[in-house]
Amino acid sequence: MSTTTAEAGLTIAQASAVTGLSAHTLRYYERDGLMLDAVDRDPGGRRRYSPADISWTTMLTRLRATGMPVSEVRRYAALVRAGDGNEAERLALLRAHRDRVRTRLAEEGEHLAAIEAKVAIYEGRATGC
Amino acid sequence: MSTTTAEAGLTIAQASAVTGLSAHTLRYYERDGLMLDAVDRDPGGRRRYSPADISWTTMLTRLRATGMPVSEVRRYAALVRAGDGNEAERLALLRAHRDRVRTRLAEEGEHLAAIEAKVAIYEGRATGC
DNA sequence: GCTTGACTTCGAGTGCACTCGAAGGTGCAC
DNA sequence: GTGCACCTTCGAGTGCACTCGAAGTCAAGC
Repeated sequence: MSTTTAEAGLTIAQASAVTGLSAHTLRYYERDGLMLDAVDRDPGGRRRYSPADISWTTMLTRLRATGMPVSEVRRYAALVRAGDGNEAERLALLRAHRDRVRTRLAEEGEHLAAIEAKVAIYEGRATGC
Repeated sequence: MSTTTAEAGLTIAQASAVTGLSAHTLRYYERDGLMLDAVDRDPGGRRRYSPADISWTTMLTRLRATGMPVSEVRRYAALVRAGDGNEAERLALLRAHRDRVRTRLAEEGEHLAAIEAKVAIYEGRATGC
């Protein structure tokens, strides 16, 4: 855990702490093509996460946390990796996901309201439905 | 599909249509103790879903759709089945679930906002972060 | 009375996303 | 120079929630 020399990037343990993903999961994501590129290695072959890696991982986590399947994240990563020229495709992918998330959150909000009503009943402050 | 006689309850196909759950899933839920009681059967041994079954299934669906594990729904169903005297326990269970859902929806809302910002960038209307 | 189609039970199979274990390498602390 | 924590790869295992297939039953229609 030396923070000597001029910052060569985070170890997998540090990246794990920052992203909230387990080291196993970070390796799994890289292996499965979810990272933009292979993460840099130090002279000993160990992963060093650059700020760019971390910020991509943050976005990746947001996509996963909102229910985007790993396979679709992989597709999105491939588009970004391919570079300029496919922005329309990326946009379409993100818009479709956004719409799905919006819909689901709205539905879950309704379910939550029904559950809160149930809680209110059990609390004795039945609000006449 | 006879709607003759004075309504003996819905067939599994009708219950499936109403609840949005597959017939397979409805049977699975019953088998796994997620229903309050075994669903009534007609003289031929086929399931007949009563209004009470349907309304419980609706609640069950809300709990599942908001991420409550099957095992916890089973526990909740067991409490309701046991009858009066455990309202405090039911309330605690529902409150805990409600809190988890609220937290998750808030987080997902943040993720959604970040995704929307990304979409905005791709749409060319970059809003300065 | 025979076909048709939806139903029954049971147990096994599937898909997803991790999660873990084994076997071995590396480098700092003492 | 040896112990130790932490890393590496690889492939296999896990947990969850369905989902399906097989083999058989039943009621209605022709």
